[in-house]
Amino acid sequence: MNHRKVNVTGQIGKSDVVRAGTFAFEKENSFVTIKDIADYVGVSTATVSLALSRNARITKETRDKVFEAVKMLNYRPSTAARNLALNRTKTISLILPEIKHLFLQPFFSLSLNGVYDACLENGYRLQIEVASYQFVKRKRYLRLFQERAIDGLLYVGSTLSDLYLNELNDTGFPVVLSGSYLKNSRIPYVIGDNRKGGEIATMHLFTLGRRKIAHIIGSFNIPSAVDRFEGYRKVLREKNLAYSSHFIGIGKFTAEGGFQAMKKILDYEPDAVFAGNDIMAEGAIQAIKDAGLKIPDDISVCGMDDLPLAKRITPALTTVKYDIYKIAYRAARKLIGKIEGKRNGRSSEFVSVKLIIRESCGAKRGK
Amino acid sequence: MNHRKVNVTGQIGKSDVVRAGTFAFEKENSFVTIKDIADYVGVSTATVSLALSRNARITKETRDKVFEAVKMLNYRPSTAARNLALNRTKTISLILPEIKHLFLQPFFSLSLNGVYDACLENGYRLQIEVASYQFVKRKRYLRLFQERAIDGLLYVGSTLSDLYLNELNDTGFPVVLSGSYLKNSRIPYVIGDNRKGGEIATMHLFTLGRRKIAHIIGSFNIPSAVDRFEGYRKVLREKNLAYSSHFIGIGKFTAEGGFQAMKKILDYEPDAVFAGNDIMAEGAIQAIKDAGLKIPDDISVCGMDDLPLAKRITPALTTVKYDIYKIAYRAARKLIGKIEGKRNGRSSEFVSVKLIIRESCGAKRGK
DNA sequence: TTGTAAGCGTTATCAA
DNA sequence: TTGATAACGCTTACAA
Repeated sequence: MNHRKVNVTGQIGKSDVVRAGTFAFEKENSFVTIKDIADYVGVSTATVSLALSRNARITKETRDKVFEAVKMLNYRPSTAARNLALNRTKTISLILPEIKHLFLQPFFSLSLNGVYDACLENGYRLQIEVASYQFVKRKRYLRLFQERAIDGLLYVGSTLSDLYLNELNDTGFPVVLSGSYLKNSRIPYVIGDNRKGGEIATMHLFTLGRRKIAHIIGSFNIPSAVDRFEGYRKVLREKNLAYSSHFIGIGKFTAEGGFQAMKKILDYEPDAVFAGNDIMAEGAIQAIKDAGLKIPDDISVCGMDDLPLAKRITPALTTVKYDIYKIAYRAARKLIGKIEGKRNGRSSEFVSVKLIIRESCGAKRGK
Repeated sequence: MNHRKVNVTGQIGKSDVVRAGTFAFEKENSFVTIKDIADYVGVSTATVSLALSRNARITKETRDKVFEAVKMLNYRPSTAARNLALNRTKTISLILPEIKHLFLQPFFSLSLNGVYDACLENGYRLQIEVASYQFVKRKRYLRLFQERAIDGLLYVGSTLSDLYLNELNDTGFPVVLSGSYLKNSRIPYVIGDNRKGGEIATMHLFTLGRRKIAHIIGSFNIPSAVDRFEGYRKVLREKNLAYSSHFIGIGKFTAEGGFQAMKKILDYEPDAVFAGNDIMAEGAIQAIKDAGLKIPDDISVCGMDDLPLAKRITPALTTVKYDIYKIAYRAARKLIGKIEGKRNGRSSEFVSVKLIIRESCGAKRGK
């Protein structure tokens, strides 16, 4: 054969003369293009393109020849050229809030896992962005869209103040929120049933005879946290338990925050605490132990999320399972569905929650 | 002005007739292109392009007019078109090993933070890939390169068996390893001084009078873990301490693994343990406490990495600071340097380590 | 200092 | 069933 030699890396030893210069020189490190395939097979680039997309009107014979050539020359289409021609990138951006040690927080790291898996399954690339001050103020989110660098945007853990997302959504650009939502907004989201979770947790403590139930909320600025809080309040109301601000602490979603919040609450002698997440529960447990109190004998502790740590700590934490991975996975799938123009059911979705009984509340297992 | 109306989103109400079809129709949702700017200003697209890149040979006057038009029409260049013309993407891929709950591991989450920051500072986009079985066996890493989807590749936490990276590196494609390295490979890397860390930790325990020093290694398949182990062995050798396989546990980089490894080691009554990282140290501490032993009175525990948890646990963990964030940040910078053809010093870099004395070894502070 | 036009590597239209 | 060729939106060599 008089065809060019091909090496393992997919580059071929071309000897094309490059642009009309004074000196002709060898084009080094150039990539195999659709033109090379066309020449090799002896057809036009149009035919190659059609054959590659398995268009029915190309004979099996030429299609086979094309695929053979692709293999021989180790051809791969240029992403940029394809993106330009098709006006899409098969890439989505995952936007994350700007938080110190962001990925040390299970919520975000599990979300990332879920989004990644959904992308992989659908042939999308995943690009990461952090919603820094710059990102918001300089309207970088709009630039991503205007520069056509991505096909859609997934926001994990947005706060109530992220209203700028509406502007983006209103342009028709695909946006989906994961694990959060915006008030008065038409941006679709996927989220767990936080309110229900708060109810289940609080109700569990009530059922065990607890009447002085405290709550540690992550932040009043995060919708999902507020919903958990509202579930808690609902049970208090229904069961005619007194609500006291002394029983409410703000734990900033961290163990340290949970620890500090619990310390203050302990002055008012609660007999139970529903921590807004497992991490704050871990901190609260530390504070209770430090105060010389026994769990669950003196105080019951219930968490939420069911992170790996819930099993590991002592006592093992009773908590409400909140499947962060699944939420993110579904959100990413929803986004991709939007991008590809599929009508996929309701615009927003809820993922259900479930009580996981362990040792920190004093309930008998299997009950 | 008789120019087109522009809305906030950067789209303009065009009324261009699109391609010669039977019916002319309005092009909806089309983006502002460089042609629009050229028409608006009354110059050629070449001039606009040059003006935008602040080429000196364009008069300030026209340049100003161009920038004015850009603002008016809310123009943003098409990423795809630019990538195609310039044959680069300003995107790098971060490759991560396939590990369950990957980002719950501080090593990876801190690395991600470092890489992201370096990208942001240099105007690069960050794309995430997981080195799954498919990724390796199907040679997806080669495809990323061949499809010209990225300009370079950063691998965090490669293992000794990731030899396929050599193949990629040998093509001349920019590859850098962060926090790891390959034996007999010319791939540049940035890493902390693990061997030194192992030495410092073990030496610290020796200085405190400990003579039966155990070690928990993450895995014998990870270069950095092996190096930490070798630092440990070096001190044993130098101080004529007996080396016993009973004093070596494999902790799989997890708290649970550290717990199990320590439990077995305890049978042989060590008076100190150097855990290969803080997470395993946390597990080891749990095992020691469960055995009814006091830290540091009965057993000294020294970790490595200095993660946030080191401060938090009881007793506060003496450890070797290993700046994962910085390593990843530097590695990303090195990669970008390679991409942009800069000769930036030595091909590999070491980040120094440092002993952080807290309470778990029994040393006096400030000593 | 600016304009013309080629080139980047695809896809897609329309004619053959 | 296939081929020419325009189009995607930018950069750049070269001419004016």
